[in-house]
Amino acid sequence: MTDENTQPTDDGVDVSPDRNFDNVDLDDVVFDDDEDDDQGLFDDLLSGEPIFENKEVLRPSYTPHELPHRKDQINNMATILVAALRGETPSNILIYGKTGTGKTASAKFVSKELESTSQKYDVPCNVEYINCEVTDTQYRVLAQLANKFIENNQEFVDDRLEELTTLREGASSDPSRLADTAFESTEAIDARIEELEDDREEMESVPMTGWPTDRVYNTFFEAVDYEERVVVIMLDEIDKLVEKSGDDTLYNLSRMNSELENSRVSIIGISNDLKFTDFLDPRVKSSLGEEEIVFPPYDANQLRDILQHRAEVAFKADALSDDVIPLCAAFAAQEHGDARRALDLLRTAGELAERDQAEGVNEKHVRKAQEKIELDRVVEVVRTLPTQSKLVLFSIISLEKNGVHNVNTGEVYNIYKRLCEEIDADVLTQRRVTDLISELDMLGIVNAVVVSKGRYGRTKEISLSVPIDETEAVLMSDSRLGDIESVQPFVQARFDN
DNA sequence: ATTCCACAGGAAACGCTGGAGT
DNA sequence: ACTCCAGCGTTTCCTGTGGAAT
Repeated sequence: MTDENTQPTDDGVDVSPDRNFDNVDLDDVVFDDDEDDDQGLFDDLLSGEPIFENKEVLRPSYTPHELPHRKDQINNMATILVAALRGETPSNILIYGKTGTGKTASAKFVSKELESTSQKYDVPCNVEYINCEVTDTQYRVLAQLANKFIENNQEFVDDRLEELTTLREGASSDPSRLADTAFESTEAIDARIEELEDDREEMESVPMTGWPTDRVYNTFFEAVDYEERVVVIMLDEIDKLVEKSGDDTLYNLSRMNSELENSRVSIIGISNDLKFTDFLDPRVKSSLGEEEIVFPPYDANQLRDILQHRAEVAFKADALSDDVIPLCAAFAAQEHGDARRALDLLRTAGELAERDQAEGVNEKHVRKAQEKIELDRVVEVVRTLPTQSKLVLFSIISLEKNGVHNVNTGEVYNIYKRLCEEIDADVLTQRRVTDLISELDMLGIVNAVVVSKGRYGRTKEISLSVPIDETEAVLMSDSRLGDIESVQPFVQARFDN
């Protein structure tokens, strides 16, 4: 155990008057067969008053029961989908909205309601959700759908078989029971059972790879058409699917209705990109976009409501000081009204407060959380940069570290060239490096402005807009950049010229 | 007013990869 | 197994340009 762990014992003394019995109990258990003065690794963290009541509700994966400020959109969807409960085909729906505007949450909410209502009234209706960012090819989408329905049908058949078997047993001892069934004889039941068993056997699930696409399509088609029902297919991030594998999938799905005999399908597409339909075949476009619902970004007030709702469940009473929620809302509203971001901010602020063993979350924690999230983002972006971009960025950092501010393209390129030779990487042309710098600019890692220096030409003035040491650390952790000895000689050379 | 620096950034073409069609 | 094609990162070649210096 390090000093850091034993040191907070006086902290423990400070806190102890507030401790409730739960904590005391817990401590006793933990220390049961341990020396009393040695604080365990988790004890400090457990000993403080917990701030969270239920952290899960702040995670993006959580679907709330109530979506404030989305009543219109939800009602709209419900009005369209209610057709499914009448056994009719609902219009296809396209949902637009930027990230964190509640599209997915609303759609999932509606579909859950739809499914439960359909069970209540015994109307066969299924909703299948597919995230196209994960399932991003036609094959995978169809395979996933096919397997879902095959599974579904197997259950359906199993149920029927069970019913029939009991009926068969009953009928063999007492034939009069057949009177009010569809069967005239035990033989008829046997025939039906056999038929179903054959069906059951044919329901072979689709492998994740290997089949021709049309075979997968046919399997899916038959699986859907096996029983009478309305099927709603929800395609989240549908723009990703179109981007990666074209509109064939959507075309196939949207024309299915004309060939299905027993069932009906309806598609709900969810998209971040408002103009992704531009790339679609006009036929697909018109059939898919029968109904369009737009989710506008939340404003600061709406975000505040949302946070308030969730905070009540997520945090212990009085764990938040008054300015926390408005501040989170304000920060997130600046970022295009992204509710996910707002919740993230609130959760991170809570976690930071917890780590500090503070009694509650205050404004300071929110600001720290904002910084942390931003840093995490930068670290992630920098870490996943291509090697060449990393080299360019590294050149900029080296210059900046040596006190050169507002670097220009030529200087960066010189350092970059030497770096490439050092680690034996391909040297790109200056033209290309110019573009890489512009990309870094767009990612918000550097700030590049074109300025004219009169006689001394026209160039980009580049300055770093992220914390220098952290960024450098991330770059150095790259296996290829790791073995750069020192940048000093390169930068020094610049002054010699 | 003219010159001229040190690039910006457009256009086209090239080489490579990986998927679709045959 | 084969070709064909599209998309991407890149190179080559190029024209354009704001303003200090002349």
